[in-house]
Amino acid sequence: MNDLTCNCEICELKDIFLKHASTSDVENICNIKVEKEYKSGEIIVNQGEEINDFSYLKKGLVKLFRLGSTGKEQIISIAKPLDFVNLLSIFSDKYYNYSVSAIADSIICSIKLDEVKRLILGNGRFAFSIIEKMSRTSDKIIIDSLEIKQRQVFGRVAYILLFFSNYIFSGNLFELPVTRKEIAEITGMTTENIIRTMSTFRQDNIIRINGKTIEILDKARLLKISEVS
Amino acid sequence: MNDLTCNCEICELKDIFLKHASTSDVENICNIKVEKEYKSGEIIVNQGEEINDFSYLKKGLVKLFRLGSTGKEQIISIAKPLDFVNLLSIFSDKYYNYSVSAIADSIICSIKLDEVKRLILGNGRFAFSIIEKMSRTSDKIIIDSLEIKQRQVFGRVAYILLFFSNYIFSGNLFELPVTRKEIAEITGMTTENIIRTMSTFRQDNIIRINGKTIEILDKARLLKISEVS
DNA sequence: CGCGGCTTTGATGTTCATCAAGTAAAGTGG
DNA sequence: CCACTTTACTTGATGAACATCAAAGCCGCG
Repeated sequence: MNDLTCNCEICELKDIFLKHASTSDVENICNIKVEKEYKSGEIIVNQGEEINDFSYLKKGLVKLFRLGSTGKEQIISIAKPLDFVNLLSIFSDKYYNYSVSAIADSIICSIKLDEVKRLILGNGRFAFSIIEKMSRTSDKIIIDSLEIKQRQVFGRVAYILLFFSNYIFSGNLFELPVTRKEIAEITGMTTENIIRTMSTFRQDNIIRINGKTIEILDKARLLKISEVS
Repeated sequence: MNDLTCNCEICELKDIFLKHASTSDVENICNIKVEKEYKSGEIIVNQGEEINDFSYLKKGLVKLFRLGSTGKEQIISIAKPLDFVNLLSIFSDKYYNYSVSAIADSIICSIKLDEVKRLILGNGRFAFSIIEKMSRTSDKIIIDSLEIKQRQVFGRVAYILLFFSNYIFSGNLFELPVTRKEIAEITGMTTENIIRTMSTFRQDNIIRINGKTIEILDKARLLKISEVS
């Protein structure tokens, strides 16, 4: 993990995060923000740690995951650039009830939570843009979770492959940023069943598999499977 | 569904919802708010409808549920008094992607969303209290959903019974406000398996069942079951 | 170059959904 | 208010879906 320096004026996060901040606020934030680089695999946040920062993902991919009360590890969501990295709890809890780790080399921009709170209190337009963003983030997590829950193994794997293809990579050929075990932790299945299901898709010429490289050959059929099973 | 009149000054919602509103704002809101009474079973919001209101549950119980893309009906959450009834989507979506219905006689206080937005824009402290509340709500939904997902049937039923006992009713003797079928829709199981599991709990003297009346006899054991299976 | 984690396939057993069939309860209309 | 209809509840039998166990090849990393 390395610290970086950057200029907020030319940062693409500014358009989202600071759209409604005043010029002086932007300048102030630029001075106090901390930008860090994480290698794939590095832990960014540990479940149980105190929440002090508000963090955006500038580059890379991260996974949010947690150790449930029965001892199983579950992946809550995969975040891509311009998503905010800590979930909602930052404004209601004192400690993280999930962990975050990089699943690709990533850059994260953090601002002290107190500063963000100060901004919210003093600037309604800024507050509203945070609400909108939070709203979209948690909505997506809830809906995705429900959609996965109502499917069986074939439908679940199809749904996840479409998620990576459509939401994360916007393309039919991509490198899976997660292991088969991690897909199992997203979908609530076993690793073996993920592999078996993907093998079936390959045999049916729906996808091509080469290690972590996946190519979706028949998206229509994958969509159909995701809808009926 | 009946319209009611009430005085915001003495309303318990005021402490949460209007804690940081100015006196003139409170007066203004009191004039434009609409309070409605719903009988158990009545639909409050229909999936697909346009989102126009911000609503709090003043009295009763409601369920949030949705028709997933595979055609299965799923219950997202059960809300109790002082919870807010619409989810976060109200600030990011134009249409509801879930329905809400009363599962007990309920009173709901609604304010035009535009008015709430106006308040947020003009009052950072109010905005922050909304963020806190939203944060808690969606966090609870996400965590509950994950906790249920990682359990097997026995653990799921135990978890739900504890949810009603601890979170909704704060007591060991209560009337289930939902059918067995609805418990199935919360937990992602079949109705038959809910009944079978509850029957087993009864045979093991963990709970007493009389129709919809449930008494938890051995909470320690129920908790244990919820943690290990 | 060898160790540990990831991937893969097969065989087996458990868990759970489905189907069926009957009872009880709750609403509905005359 | 009672016959009627519908919905909720319950139990058992069966089969399908899925997890678990086992074993082996692969790959990356120290």
